[in-house]
Amino acid sequence: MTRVRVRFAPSPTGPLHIGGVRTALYNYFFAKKNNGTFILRIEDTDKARFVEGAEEYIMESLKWCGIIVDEGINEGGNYGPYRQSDRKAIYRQYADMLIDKGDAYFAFDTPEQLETLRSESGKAGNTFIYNAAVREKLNNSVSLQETEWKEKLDKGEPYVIRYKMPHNDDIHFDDIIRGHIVVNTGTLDDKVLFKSDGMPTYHLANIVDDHLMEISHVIRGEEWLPSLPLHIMLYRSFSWDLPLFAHLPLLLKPDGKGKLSKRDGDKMGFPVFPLFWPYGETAKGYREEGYYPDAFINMLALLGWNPGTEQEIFSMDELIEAFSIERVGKSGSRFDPEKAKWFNHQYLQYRYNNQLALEFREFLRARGHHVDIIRLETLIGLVKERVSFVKEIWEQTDFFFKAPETYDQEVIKKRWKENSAALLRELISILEKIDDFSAAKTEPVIKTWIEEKGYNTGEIMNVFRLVVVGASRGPHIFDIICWIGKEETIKRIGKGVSVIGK
RNA sequence: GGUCCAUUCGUCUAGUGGUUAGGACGUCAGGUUUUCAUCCUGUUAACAGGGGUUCGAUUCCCCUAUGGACUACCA
Repeated sequence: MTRVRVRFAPSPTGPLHIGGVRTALYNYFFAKKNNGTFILRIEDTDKARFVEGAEEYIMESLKWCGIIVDEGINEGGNYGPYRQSDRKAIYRQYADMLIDKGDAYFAFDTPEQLETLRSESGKAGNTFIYNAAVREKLNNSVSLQETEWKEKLDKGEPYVIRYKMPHNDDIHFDDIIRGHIVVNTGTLDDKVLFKSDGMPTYHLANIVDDHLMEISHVIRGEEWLPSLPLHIMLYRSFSWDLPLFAHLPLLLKPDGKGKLSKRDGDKMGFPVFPLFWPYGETAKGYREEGYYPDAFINMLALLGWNPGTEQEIFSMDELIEAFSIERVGKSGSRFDPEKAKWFNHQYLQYRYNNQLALEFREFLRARGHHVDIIRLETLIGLVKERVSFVKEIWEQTDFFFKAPETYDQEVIKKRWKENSAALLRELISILEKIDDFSAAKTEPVIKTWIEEKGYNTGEIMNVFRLVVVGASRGPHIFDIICWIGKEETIKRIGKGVSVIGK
């Protein structure tokens, strides 16, 4: 087998969609699995759609995901430059080669003329196709006399270079995921290869670069499948060896129809991009929402691919080891934000408490709380399993940091009895006598007291929790009072009695 | 409209010419937790439809339906 060289070739037209991240991921898995090279090539041949910051966003996204680029703009390599706008000088000669060979031609039709043609065909119920059937009637170097079109060229009249698609050829080709496909060239059009602004289109630049960069496998999104016949024709015209192709199915909306879009995320409250996008119309990112990169890529990797086993949690190395492109599914995968959360929950459970304490301390700092790291570690241990994100720890522990200001009315109605205030006052006097406030100490003392007095456990424990927490939630009550301490506990009981007891 | 592609529980999917069609997320129920959540156990639920081929099709073929992509001097 030849050397495996794959590329991820995004366009810097905005933030990188998670579908794009998945394409990058599969390319990366494939490269690493086969001791190959992963190349990042920026396809910025369309000046009009270029967006400032997008290129950096792409690189930062890959980095966050743990995808290591072997060759690229920052990494260098022997096949550069890796940005197509920096390769501008390369493409023209290949377009000329095609013209010399008779496989491409100059076309002088203006965009306005083509637009008119298209709308006229549309009105007649047809679709205008620039191909062998109409080529000779249009304004190009096929229909015009040589002296005529050369004169236009000399005068500097704007032109594009189009591929001369044969009018009736069956093109057979294979896709690793789709299998064998046959397309007749009669249904294809004379695609523009070289634009009037001096830049190549995707089709030309892509084929030339893949060849020059010795790409062995083209792994890209399904949206490229329809243009694969053209690409095959191009390889043939150049007499170049074909790489192998694999077209990945798309990511679909969680509900309804169609492919996943930013709107779905906005509507349903989940991110569609790996990182926060700060320019123009801003977009949420998985990183900022609190997802761990390894959970994120694990989730993404299993959307449209699976190893055939029942294992679901994979490290990057395990994914690389298990990956095979043949096991990528044929149909689009609907994105499920719930499952994404589940993955993060799993990864958070695997994390060490001291690590989580560090992460949570950053969160608290931003809110003005400064807590000892050891105490935080204890706190994490109490609530870890109930959360999926570090930021959720706060929702589970706010009452550790501040006494309740309100008390859940439902709980009061259900649990607060005539004698509750008296019982809690008695509880205060018991607690005051305990110096060691560990749960191991307070719990038996209080339980013994309840037992000896013949009280109802539920009646006491529920209101105890109510005055300490303010609601019917949270970890073991004795763990809570241990953490907040004797003084604070007694204070809260006293306050609760006076507020609720009226 | 045309071209190409796809179709197993609500979702991600495994799987085979003869299986009780398996797992995960979700849902629901029970248990644990004297709270809530977690957790555990169980439940739920699928081969798009119609024709073939075959002793037998979810599996192979055809048609239909549905969905998707593409149909630019965008990628």
